[in-house]
Amino acid sequence: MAENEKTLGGMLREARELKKLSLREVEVKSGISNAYLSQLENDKIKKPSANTLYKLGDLYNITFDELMVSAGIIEQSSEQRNKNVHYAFSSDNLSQEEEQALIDYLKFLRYQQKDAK
Amino acid sequence: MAENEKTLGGMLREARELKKLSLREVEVKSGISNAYLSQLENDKIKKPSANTLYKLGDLYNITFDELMVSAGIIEQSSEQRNKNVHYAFSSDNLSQEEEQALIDYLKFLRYQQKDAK
DNA sequence: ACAAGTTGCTAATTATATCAAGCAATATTA
DNA sequence: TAATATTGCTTGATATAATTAGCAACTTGT
Repeated sequence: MAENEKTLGGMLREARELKKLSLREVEVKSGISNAYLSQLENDKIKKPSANTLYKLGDLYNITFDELMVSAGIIEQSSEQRNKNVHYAFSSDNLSQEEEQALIDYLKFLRYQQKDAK
Repeated sequence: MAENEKTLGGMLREARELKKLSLREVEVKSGISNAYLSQLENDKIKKPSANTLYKLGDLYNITFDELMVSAGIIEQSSEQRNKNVHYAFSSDNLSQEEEQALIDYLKFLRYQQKDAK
């Protein structure tokens, strides 16, 4: 239950694309070679170092724990789940306008949901 | 700054001795070879895997962050780091569907932004 | 159409984490 | 004292993380 379908590679690729960065841009920002990044995103690496995982989590604003979970290193505990904030949204990920737009959109979503019920 | 006097090896050895365990006992409990444990405690390993670090932290009841810090992987605890980042949305806050909808909407926003440029 | 750049990727190589075997020193017990 | 475990450790072998160099498919600009 609560099977985390997302692989490590899948998460990393999704996060990178969300930021609209190429592998070579991430290489510059993280110091990790684009070749290796490609392997990571295609799930060809089984046990990345804590270093690597940390750098990418930092860059993509994914919590380290979340990466550890999808890398199969730890299992999601409810304790951690409470602490976890979702990787997709963080303050340096979003411009003011985007943040406001998303908040508005969230309100809209919930407004709809309420009606549907 | 914030020189952490303690090395990774130092911490691991101290923790093990506190529990009065031999390297071979830790080997059995953790699945990490005593040879490698010895190298770890003597600071001969530069970048242990997230796996290894996690297992030992678990066994010794050392927080993972603490080990990461003494391994030189992070400077401050990631707990601290997470506080520095203001997250607009937490996972407690969002259902899976909402999350996905917001991600899609964010992609849409950025697609527009790109054209405007 | 062509040149120049960008993209993600792979094969080959290097670096290093990790393990298996065994050694010397100390502890234990007969 | 001798025999036997138990200790931490080193060396050599293996697995795999991570890099360098380069290739083919696309874009972009001229």
